[in-house]
Amino acid sequence: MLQVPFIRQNKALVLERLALKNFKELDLVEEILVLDDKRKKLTLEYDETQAKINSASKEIGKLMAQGQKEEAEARKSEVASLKEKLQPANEELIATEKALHDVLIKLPNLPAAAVPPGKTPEENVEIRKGGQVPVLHAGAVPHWDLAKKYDLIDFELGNKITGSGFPVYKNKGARLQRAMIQYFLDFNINNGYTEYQPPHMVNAASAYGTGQLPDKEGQMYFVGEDELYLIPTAEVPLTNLFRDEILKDTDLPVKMTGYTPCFRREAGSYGKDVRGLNRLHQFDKVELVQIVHPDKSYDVLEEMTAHVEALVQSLQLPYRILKLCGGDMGFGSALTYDFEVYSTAQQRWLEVSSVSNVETFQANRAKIRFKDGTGKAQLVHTLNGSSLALPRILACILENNQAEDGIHIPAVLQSYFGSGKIS
RNA sequence: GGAGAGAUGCCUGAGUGGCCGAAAGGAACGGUUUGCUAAACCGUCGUACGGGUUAAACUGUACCGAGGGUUCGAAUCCCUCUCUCUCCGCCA
Repeated sequence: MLQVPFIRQNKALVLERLALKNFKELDLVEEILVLDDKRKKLTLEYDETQAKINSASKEIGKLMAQGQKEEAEARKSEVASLKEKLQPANEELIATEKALHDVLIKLPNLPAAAVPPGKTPEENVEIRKGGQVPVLHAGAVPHWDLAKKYDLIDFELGNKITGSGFPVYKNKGARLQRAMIQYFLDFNINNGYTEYQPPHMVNAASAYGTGQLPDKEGQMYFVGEDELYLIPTAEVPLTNLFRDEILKDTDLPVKMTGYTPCFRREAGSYGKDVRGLNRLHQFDKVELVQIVHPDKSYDVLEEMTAHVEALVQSLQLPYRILKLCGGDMGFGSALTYDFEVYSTAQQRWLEVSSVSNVETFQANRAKIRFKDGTGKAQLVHTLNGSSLALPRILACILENNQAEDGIHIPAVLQSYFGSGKIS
C-alpha cells in the first residue's frame, strides 16, 4: 500500500509509474487525494468539537465540586447539543476513512525506475545466464517418466488420497527432496540468514499484511472452521513475524530463511503447465526474507540475487535471470528478478525463484517500522526470494542429469543424499 | 472440551469515575563525575492522525487486549468477543 503523503507530493511520478505497471484505473489517484482532503477536513471538525466537549466536561467537574449545580447543569446541556453534532460527523469520518482505504489497497506498488516497460512475459529482460544445456542421450524422457522409471514420485497415488497437484514422493525421490531442503537451508545459514520454522497457516491479519488479502483470496486454501489460511509461501509468516513492530536501526538488516510447504489453489491452470511437477497445489520451498533500511534495499536486492545465483550455479543447472517488465510483475513488487532453469527434456524454462524488493508496500500494510537516530519511526523495506522452489529444481535435475546408467546427483547434494546416482 | 484467574507503556508493576498518556522501579539512550570498569547523580525515554511552522517550538484528538454501552466525564462501571495463564480431561 502506498502512502498518501507520498502520492500527494509525487503525483506525476505515481501516474507515470502506475502506467508502466500496466495499471488502468489511473483515476483512483485523484480520488485518493480528494478523499484524503475530505478526511482531513472532517478530522479537524470532529477534533474541535470533541475538544469543546472535553473542556466543558472538566469544568463541570469543578463546578460540581464547588457546589454550583445550576451552572453545571447548563454546561451539561451544552455538551448534549455538541454531542448531537458529533455523532453524524463521526460516522461520516469513519465512512470516508474506509472509502480512502478501499481505494488505496487497489493500487499496486510502484515499479522502480529500473523496471523495463512491457506487458507480457516475452518483454522481460534477460540480464544474465549461466550453466550449460546438456546433450541428452537418445532415450531421454521428461521427469514424469523418470519418476516412474526409478520409482521416485507417484502422481496417481496423490490423486487418490488428495487430488491432482499433490504428488507423493517416495524412495530416492523423497530423499533427494529432503537433501535439497537441507542443503538449501545450510547454504542460506552460511550466508548469514537465521533459520525459522514458522506456522504453515496464518490468520487474516497476516495474509493482509503481506498483500494476499483481499486481492488474492482465491489463491489461498482457507480453513473456514478456524478462519486460517494455508500459506502460499513462507514469505507470509516470516514477514509477519515483525508485523506491528518498531525495530531499532541497529536491528537491521533482519535476514531470515525458512523451509515450508506452500499451498496454492492455482485455479484455472491447465495443460502442459501442470504436467508432472511443473505446477502443484502443494510444493516445498526454502524462502529468504530480509527486512532492511530503506537506503539499502536495492543493494540488498542485488545481494540476494547474487546469493540465489550462486546456489543455482552450485547445482550446475542451466539458468537465466530475468528482470521482469512492468506488466509481468507482482502486485506488491517494485523490482523483481526471476530465475529460470532449463528443463532439457521438456525444452522449456521453468521459474524456480523470484526475488523482489517490495520497498514499503508490505511494511505499510503490516506496520513494520524502525527508529533511526532522530527517534522518528519510519517504514522499513522488505524483500523476499526463493532459494529455491523444489519441484522444478527436482524436475530439472532428473531431466538434465539423466544418462544411460541412471541419474547423476549434483556434487553439492551427494553428501546430503547419501550417494552420487539414482539407478 | 470443563473450571478458575488475568490482559496497563520496551519489561516488572501501581492505578476502581475527573488532578491519568498514565505512579514507581528496571532496561535503553544522552550527559556530569571518574586513572579504567563499576557506582552515583542529572536529563531523555509511546504511537497514529490533524492544526501550526521554511523547519522547529507549540497545540488538538484518539489509543491502558478488541468492539459496543452507561455517564457531563471511563484505564477505572456494564455487555460481547479474542487471547494468555493455572488446574482437570483428551492427545502427537
